[in-house]
Amino acid sequence: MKELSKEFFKQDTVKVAKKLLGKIIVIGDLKGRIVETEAYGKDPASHAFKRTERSAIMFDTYGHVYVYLIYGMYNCINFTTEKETVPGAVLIRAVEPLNEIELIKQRRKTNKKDNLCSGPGKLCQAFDIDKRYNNLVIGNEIKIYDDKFKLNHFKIGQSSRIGIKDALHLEWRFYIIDNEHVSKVKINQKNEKKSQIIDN
DNA sequence: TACTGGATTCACT
DNA sequence: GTGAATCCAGTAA
Repeated sequence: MKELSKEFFKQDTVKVAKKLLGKIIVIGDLKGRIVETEAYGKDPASHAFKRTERSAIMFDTYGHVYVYLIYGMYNCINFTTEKETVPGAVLIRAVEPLNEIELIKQRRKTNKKDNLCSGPGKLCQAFDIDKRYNNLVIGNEIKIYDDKFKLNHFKIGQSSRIGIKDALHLEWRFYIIDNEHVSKVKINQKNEKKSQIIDN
């Protein structure tokens, strides 16, 4: 498997989000396939909308790991994108775990395979990701590999797990729906259940 | 210094 | 479908 370099992330955020689908993320001994991503650019729902101490990494870097705590209990992992000076990041929303399943079941306190890493907070729990990974360069503790897209059947894209409320949310989300289809979903700002699949 | 609310998840109805 | 858990970044004063 070919390892992605930091330079891979120095391009359009939406393109990175789509290209990351099917890639393999390796953290320590754990491996997973990225099956859902979301592109965050300069829109008001994004930390990239305004530069703050926390979000500066999205403005100043590409190919870095951005981890933040949400709702006081869950971490979310992003990879920064675009050239320096252009803010952007891709949120990793879901992963298909590929090994250490028993360990992950323990960490997640569930036995259901589809419930192990099917959400940004869940996958951070499963892979033990927290703020100690924030600001690290991709390629060290966290590596991403190209994989010739050999998907097992893994349905994701849970349209019920939608709740951005009334935040203005214009960016794109990408799912692997099944073995063959990769879908680009346009988020409906008011009702995410009505979000539309744009292409395959 | 104090207050507000969130790129979520889970238990419960 | 609804509400609670939980903490800290961002903001206002």
